[in-house]
Amino acid sequence: MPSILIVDDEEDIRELIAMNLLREEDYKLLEAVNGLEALKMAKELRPDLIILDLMLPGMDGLNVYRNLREDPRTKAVPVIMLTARGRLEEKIVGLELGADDYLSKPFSPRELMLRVRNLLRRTNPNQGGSIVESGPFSLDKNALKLHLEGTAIDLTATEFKLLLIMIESPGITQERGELLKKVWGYSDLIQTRTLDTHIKRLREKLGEHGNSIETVRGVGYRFHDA
Amino acid sequence: MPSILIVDDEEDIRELIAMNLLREEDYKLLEAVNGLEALKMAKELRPDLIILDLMLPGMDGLNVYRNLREDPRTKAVPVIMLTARGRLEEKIVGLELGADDYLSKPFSPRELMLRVRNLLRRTNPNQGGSIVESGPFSLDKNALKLHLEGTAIDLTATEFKLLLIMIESPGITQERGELLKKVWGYSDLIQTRTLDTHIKRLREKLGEHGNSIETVRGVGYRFHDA
DNA sequence: TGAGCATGTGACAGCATTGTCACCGACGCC
DNA sequence: GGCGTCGGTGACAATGCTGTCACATGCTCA
Repeated sequence: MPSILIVDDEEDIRELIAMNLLREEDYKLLEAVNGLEALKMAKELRPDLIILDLMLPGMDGLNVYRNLREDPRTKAVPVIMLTARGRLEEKIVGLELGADDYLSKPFSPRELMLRVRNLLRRTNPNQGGSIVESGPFSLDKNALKLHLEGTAIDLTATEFKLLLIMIESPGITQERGELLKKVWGYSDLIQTRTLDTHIKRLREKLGEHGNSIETVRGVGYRFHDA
Repeated sequence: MPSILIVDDEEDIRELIAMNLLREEDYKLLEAVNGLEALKMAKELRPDLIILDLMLPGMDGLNVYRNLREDPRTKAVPVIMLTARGRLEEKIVGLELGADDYLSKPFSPRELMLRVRNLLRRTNPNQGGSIVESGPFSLDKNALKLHLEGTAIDLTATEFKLLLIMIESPGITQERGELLKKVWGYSDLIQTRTLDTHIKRLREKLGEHGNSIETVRGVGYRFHDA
C-alpha cells in the first residue's frame, strides 16, 4: 500500500487532501504540520510520495524541499508542492523539478488526484517505473520476469530483451535486422538463425499466448497483445 | 536528438514555443496546424513528444488526443496539451492522463520548458526511464549494463539486481537478510556465502570503484557513490 | 502443383553463470 | 595479545544459457 506524507499547517487543506485520496483508493496517510517534523518523518518512514505546502511556519517550504533532495534517504521520493499563485510559484518554476510536480492553490481535487496517481505510478511499481505493460503481458525489468495472467514466467536475459523490444511497440513489425542489432548488436546484414530459435523459445514460454508473436514473412516479427 | 511535434494553428504560439525550446537545447521541431495533419505526421515520424493545442480548427483537439492514444504507433508518445482556463480544462482534468501533462494558457515559457524536459527525461532515455544513476554510476536496466566513467561494463543478471538494489538507496545499509530476500528470494534466516561471493565479483568488476560497496560488519553492505 | 526460399524445431556442444566449500585474513571483544 | 567470529577469496562442479546446425515444414510465385 503506497504511503503519502502530507505536510501542511492548515488542517482544512490536510482534510481536503485526505478526503479526496481516500475516496479513490487505499493509501496510507501520514501528516506533518511543520518542516522539521516533516523531514524527520520523511527520513524515518520513507513515504512513496510527499505533498508539501510551501507556506509553512518556521522552516521555509523550499528549504524543506531542498533538504529532502539532498538526503540520500529521501532524494528519490517524488514531491508535489502546493503554492499560491505569485512569487513562490515563480521560484518553483526556476527549479529543476526532476520527477516532481507542483500545483497552484486553489487546486481542484481531481487535478490533485491525477498528479498523485501519476507520480505514484511512475515511481512506486517496483521502485523506478520498471514495469512495462501491454494487454495481459506485464514485464518486470528489475526481476527479469514476465507476468501473464497471474503466473510469473522466468525469462533469460536475451529472451527478456527481445520480448521487451517487441512489447514496447505493439502492432509494429520489427525487422530481423533491427532485432539483431537491438538485442545482439549484430550488424543487420549478418545471416543467422539465432533470432528464430529465440523466438521459438519465447513462444514456448508464452504458452497459449505464443501466437502474440506474429511472423511477418520476409520482414521480421510483430507483437500484439491478444 | 529528441524530436518534438507542435500542433497549433496560431503561428505566434508556435513561434513562442520554438524560440523557448531552441534557446535551451537542440531539439528537432516538427509543426502541424490542424488535427489531421498532426495525426499523419505523428504516425509517420513518431516524435518523442507532442505539444498539442486543444483549440484546433476542424478536428477537435481532444479527439486528436484520443486518436493518438488508440494507435499503437503513437500510444506511448507523451503529450503536453495546451488549453485555456475554463470548460476544456475541466474536461482534461477528467482524463486519465497517464504519462501526459497539460498547461493552461497563458503559460510561462519556463514552465513549458520544465514540463518538456520532464517528459523527455521520463520517456526518451532508452524508451522507458530505464536508467538509474548515482554519482558516476549509471545502470541501464534494458541492456543490463553498467556505465562507469565512459566504459560499459557487462553485468550478469544476478550482479545487476544486487547492484541495482544498493544503488537505488545510496548511503543506506542493506542487511544481509534483506539482500538475500530481494535478490534471491531466500528467507532472511538462511545461512549462505553466496552473497559474499557476488559482492566480491561486483567489486572486481567495479575496479577502482570497488570500495563504493562498503562492508558493514555484522549487518550487511552499503553503497555510496564516490 | 512444384521449386525455391523462409521459418519452425530438436539436438548439441561450448560457455558463462552460479552456489558451495575450504581456507585465510581481519576485526572486535575479553 | 588471544580467541572466536565474520567476511574475503580462489577453486570447482553443476546447471542453465546460447548459438549453430541439420532437417522438417510451410509459404509464395510461377
